[in-house]
Amino acid sequence: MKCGMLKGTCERASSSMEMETPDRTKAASSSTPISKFEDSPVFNYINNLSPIKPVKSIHVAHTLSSLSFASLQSIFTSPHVSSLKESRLHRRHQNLDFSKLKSPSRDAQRASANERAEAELSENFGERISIPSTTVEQLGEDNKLTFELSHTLDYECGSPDSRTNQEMCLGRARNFDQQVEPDIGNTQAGPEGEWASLAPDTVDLLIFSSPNDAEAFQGIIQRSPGLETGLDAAISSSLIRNNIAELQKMQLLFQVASGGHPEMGDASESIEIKHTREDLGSHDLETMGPYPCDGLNNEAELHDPFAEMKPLSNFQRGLRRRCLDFEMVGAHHHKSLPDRSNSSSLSHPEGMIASTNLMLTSVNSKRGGQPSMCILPGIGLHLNSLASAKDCYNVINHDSSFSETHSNMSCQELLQQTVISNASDREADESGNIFVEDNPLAMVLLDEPNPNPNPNLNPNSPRKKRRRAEHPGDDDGCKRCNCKKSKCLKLYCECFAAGIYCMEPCACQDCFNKPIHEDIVLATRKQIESRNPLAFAPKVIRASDSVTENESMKTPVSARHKRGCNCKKSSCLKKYCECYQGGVGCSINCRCEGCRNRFGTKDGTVPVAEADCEAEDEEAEKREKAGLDAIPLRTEKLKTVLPGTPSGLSGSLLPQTTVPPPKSKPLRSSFMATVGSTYVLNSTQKLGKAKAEFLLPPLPNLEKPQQFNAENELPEILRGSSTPNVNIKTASPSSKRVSPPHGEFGSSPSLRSGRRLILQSIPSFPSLTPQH
DNA sequence: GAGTTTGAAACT
DNA sequence: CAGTTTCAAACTC
Repeated sequence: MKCGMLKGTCERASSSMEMETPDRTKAASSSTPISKFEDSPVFNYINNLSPIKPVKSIHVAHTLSSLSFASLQSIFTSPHVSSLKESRLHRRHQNLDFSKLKSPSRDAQRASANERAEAELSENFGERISIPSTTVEQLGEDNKLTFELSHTLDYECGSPDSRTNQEMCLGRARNFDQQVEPDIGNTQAGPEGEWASLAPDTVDLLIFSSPNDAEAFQGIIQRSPGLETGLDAAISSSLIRNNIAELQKMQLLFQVASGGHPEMGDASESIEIKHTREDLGSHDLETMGPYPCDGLNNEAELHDPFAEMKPLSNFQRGLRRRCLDFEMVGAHHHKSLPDRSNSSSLSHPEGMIASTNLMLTSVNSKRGGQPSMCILPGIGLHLNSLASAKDCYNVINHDSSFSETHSNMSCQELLQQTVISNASDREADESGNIFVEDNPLAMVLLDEPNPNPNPNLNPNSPRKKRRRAEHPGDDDGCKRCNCKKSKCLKLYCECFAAGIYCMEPCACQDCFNKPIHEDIVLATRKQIESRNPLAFAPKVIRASDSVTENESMKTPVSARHKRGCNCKKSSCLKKYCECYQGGVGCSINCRCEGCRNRFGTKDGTVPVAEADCEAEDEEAEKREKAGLDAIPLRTEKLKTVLPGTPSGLSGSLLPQTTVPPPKSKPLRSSFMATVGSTYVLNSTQKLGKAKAEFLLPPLPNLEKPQQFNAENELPEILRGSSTPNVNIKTASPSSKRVSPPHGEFGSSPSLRSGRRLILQSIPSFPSLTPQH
């Protein structure tokens, strides 16, 4: 088999093949003497024997030279990037870097061939060869390629031809030429047709080349029939669920692949696919291509197969694009799949990962509690983003029955909200890129099989994006930075502080917070973290983000500003106040003056006049009368929610009950006690150091991720308030604090569950710092 | 949209 | 650690 040939040989073969392909196409299309000659059995035999094909056209020779100088990657780059370039699918591959790598060879081909179909065909053809060779020889080195291959496979999955070809190729990958011949005809028909016909070969090759891939892919391929016929979202969704294992495999592969290429992925793919699915109607078929199989192929590719892959690739790619993959950076060092796959065993110093995994675990309960690796990178989101994300929530709801999905949907909602908030502005920036992908959390969301088959629910659709963007008030959480002097490399920059790259919507100047400056960003971030390990920690801990806006206004108590504000003039009544901005009440950590935070003053009182919720205010007043601060009230609510299922994390950490819980409730044993104590202490405690003590989230450089104790898991408010006891202090900001067991929490099972929920719901801040 | 206010972040 | 400066968001007009 040609795959077995030496790398150099393979390259040459690829080049020659590429060169040859156009000619072959021509030959096939025109009955010239040459073509006749080629068609002769002898010629075919020779072709099969020799990896080096005779160069038939001079202009092709140029291509060869150019190709010969091109890097392996450029040569081996996924064919679909180019082939689909003019198709609807082209948007999937937004990876600029990748395309750049390819561009030289591609351009050369075009320059020489001057015929798009030919060039594409040659690329595709070349890739067939290159794929196996790459896999065989560089297996493990260029995982990226593997991932690309997986995509390629996706394309093929839906094609009826793919199966046929697959069968052909399974036994004999050698017959490129034989398969090429038919392809030539298709090529003339159109790029898509050409691609569709070509794809099968690649699939086969992939299967052979990579055992792992083969496994994962085969399942997908086997499903192709269903895809072909089904083509509806329901099927795709079911497929997704059914192929979780395969997806996981893919994920692993991708993880490895993605490790070294921050920019490699285009997050847009999954989204694009989803869009297609939404739009998938008869009209799509019309545009698919001249060949019926093309249409099917495209659909299948776009929908099911990719949908399956989507969660993985999407998430990963999304991370790359939007999120500062600081974890990834660290992860790059260890490419072993097990490390990444096993969240619990992650050697990553950053506790956030662990916490995130937990959260995701709950979210992805359907996956058997197996935390998805994808989750890890998704952490680069500022908690505030989540909090603010709720602003966008309503929009989402309007769009669809999105909210219809289960109780644990709330978590998804949260994620989506976040995604929306972060991405709403940038939808158009890069052709076809969907903002959702940009958001790590969004990725997480995507990663979770969406039970809701309704494509309309897909928040990723362009339509939805548009809608969201149209909602002016909704993008409170979606705002981008406007930095002018900080280069978006300081915490002044909201984007940078949130661990995300600046995007088009940003009005920043001289921005360095972009993927292209990843190194700088990482270095800067690391520097800042070294100075303050919690610099990138969420500023506000919210017990629940899934509440509606109205509710969110009420919330606060359950959440607290971690470090506390320092307001002097705003009375914590304006967004200048971080606490207020975060929708949380001030805490003892605040050094504010004249605090009138409507969400709760640092004294633990809620200004009645300013409180939005009258009922709440009344309750607060009652509580105050009873000797309890207003905060406990909210805490009670929170508590009521806590016992909920893990899925409830989603939503419902926020007090949704309008009825005040019985005051007799031993809340104190749990949150209440904590909170109350906090406020009580508050008067006397203005701690400077207290900050660190109450910092909630798992610290970035968590040394003992597994040591989650109640406090670690609890929102700062709870923890901080749990007891004035300073024992809560963390050993170091970066490490989780080891706090003495709180009998209150420990004694209550319900509380435990609540703790868990809280922990899960609390995104740990993204630690960009690579492993220390 | 420009200018002011504000408080966090950064610096000394 | 405290004071000062820088910065960008929030706010006002």
